[in-house]
Amino acid sequence: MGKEITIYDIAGQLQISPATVSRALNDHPAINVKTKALINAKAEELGYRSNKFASNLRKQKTNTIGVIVPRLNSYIMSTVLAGMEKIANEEGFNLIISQSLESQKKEIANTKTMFSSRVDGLLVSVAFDTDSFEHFQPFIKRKIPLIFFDRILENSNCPAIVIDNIKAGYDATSHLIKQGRHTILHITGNLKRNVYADRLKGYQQALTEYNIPYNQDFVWETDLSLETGKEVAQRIVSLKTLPDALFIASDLCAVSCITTLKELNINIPKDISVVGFNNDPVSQVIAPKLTTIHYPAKEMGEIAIKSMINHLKGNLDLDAASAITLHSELMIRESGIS
Amino acid sequence: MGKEITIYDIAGQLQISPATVSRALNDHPAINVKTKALINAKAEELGYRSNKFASNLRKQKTNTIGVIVPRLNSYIMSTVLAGMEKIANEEGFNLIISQSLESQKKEIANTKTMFSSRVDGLLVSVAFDTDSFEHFQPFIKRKIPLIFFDRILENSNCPAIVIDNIKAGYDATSHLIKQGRHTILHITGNLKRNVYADRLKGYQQALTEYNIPYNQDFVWETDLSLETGKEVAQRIVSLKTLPDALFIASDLCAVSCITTLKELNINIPKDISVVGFNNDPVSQVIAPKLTTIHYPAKEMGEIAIKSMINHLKGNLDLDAASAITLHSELMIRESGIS
DNA sequence: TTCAAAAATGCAATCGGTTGCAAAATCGAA
DNA sequence: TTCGATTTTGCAACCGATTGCATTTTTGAA
Repeated sequence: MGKEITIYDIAGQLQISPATVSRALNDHPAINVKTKALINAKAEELGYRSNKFASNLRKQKTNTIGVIVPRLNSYIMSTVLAGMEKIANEEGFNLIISQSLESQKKEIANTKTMFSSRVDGLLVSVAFDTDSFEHFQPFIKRKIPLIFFDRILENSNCPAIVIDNIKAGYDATSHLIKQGRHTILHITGNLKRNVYADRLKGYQQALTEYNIPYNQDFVWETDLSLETGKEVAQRIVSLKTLPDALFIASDLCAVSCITTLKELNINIPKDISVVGFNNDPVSQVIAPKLTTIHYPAKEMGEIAIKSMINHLKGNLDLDAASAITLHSELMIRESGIS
Repeated sequence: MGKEITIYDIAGQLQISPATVSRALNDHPAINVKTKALINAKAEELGYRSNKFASNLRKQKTNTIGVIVPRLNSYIMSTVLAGMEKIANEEGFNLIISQSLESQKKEIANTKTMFSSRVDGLLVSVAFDTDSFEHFQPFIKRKIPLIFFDRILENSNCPAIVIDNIKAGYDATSHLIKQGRHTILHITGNLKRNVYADRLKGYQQALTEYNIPYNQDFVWETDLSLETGKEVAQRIVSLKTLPDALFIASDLCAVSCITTLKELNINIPKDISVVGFNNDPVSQVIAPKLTTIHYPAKEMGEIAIKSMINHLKGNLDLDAASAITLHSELMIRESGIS
């Protein structure tokens, strides 16, 4: 009943040296093809499985990539992770995934764990409140590749994979303006984070371009949760004058807001047009269907992990690919049309 | 610049043996308190981090738990995983997550990877088409704990964490019946899988209880996707006589179906009542709000991983907890009320 | 047949902790 | 002060694969 087979067992039975067995199993060119066949057959027969710890210990590599995300269970993040896992799996890498739950403190703890787990590389999308780069320094010092995606740390001088948030914000806003809307409320997340700051920039750019004055009171910084969507709706109807459009930086929040507004007898999009963000499946099943920005989440995951793996394999210098910006796209549906 | 510190470095500087250092760092009782303090201080000073491979190699443990799920990016699964990650993280375990993408073939490959990665334990929710236990045998043989959750392999004789799918199916169906509905269409997934087979059983039980004849044509086996929701709606309106209720085993599919039905001028819930499954956030933002079964996904993740960890720590015998059934709950909202 | 070049294989050290057992140091009672 | 009991510490052998270098075997041209 199952004591492990090692290369020594194979070597012993075949009367050859463990070194040859090791090389054969790794398809080393200096080993005779017949010998390789023999060894592989015997390994198969004995049910050999390589001991990764011995191998890692010797090679000082883990074949494991760490991923830290704010949360696992959002449509965007789980889709990004799905993309990452698919490629990593195909390329023979393992993924260790952990979530910061939007807390810098937990992010720091996770970073330490990743570090002492000796991941070969680390992919990070930072928490809402992360404002320090300190906890990533050990990776820099040991030259362990570090790539940010989606929510990045801009002053970090690390490679980053992002979408064109400014353009996305611009597209969303100018679409609303073209529909004849002028008082556009922008509901967004923590403006410390690039994703929200940039969307705001795009929003401002569009206003400027169409000579609409920017009003700071029209930008609401929230946590973009479902509950927030409800509260926003209630707060909107209590305003002296209703806005005629909303640009909300998350579909789920937007949808929750729309639902509540409808309950409060506001007609969407007639009274208030809405544009969301992410192209969450929910955007297609709500009435009216939500105009939104398509977020290429799967592609982002794939590209991020590919960059990492290419770098680890020495195929690609990370600095050369220092900032990859993916294209997002406005999906025009009913909610944004007057 | 960064060559690794080992216990030998610490031992050298302190003029003591590496064995003592190792024991001190692991808080071994035989080591003098003062010595421990000395060693810990020095370790801190030098920026020592333990080499897990050396440790794993010697201890034959990895502190890593493998998880295989059909897909990462569904509401239920990402929530289950979020629960697992949280606990694992707190307990100092790493999670290696991979997805089978509903293919037994990929599931087998992932199982092999997990096996050769030498995970300490494996948590699995099987793919749509998995019909063999073969690929899990290596785990059984080596006595590596294996726990199934949600989608389980019933003849496997392995511990399993599930919800009471039969009761859930019963609750959903009898609720519809109590609303005066009699021709209840059941849209479900692959009936090979316990989750769908059991919900069907519950559906049948409810019919029987209320003396409604069971009609096999009223059970549609699908992939429960968004597209399927649309198709189902179209197929329904083309029926000679409309059903007066739907019990759909996934909220996302249900919501997509409702949306399409509404476009086809069917009134929900007046013409057709609908009950979904999962209590996906989307169920609260659609109009009408979806009556559904709350799925305790986070709890399931937490309990599954806790069982595993307890077992690994020797606190709990797995067989003793051989089948944990979590309670699900009918969430009555608008769509199921006539 | 001979011998240098090329191909294939083996030796032995190494990666960094862990742990059974032996040895040393300390303690305490007589 | 002495000596057995108790605490602490050290020795050295692992865990299993990898790899630089040396050695052996094979190949093929002279």
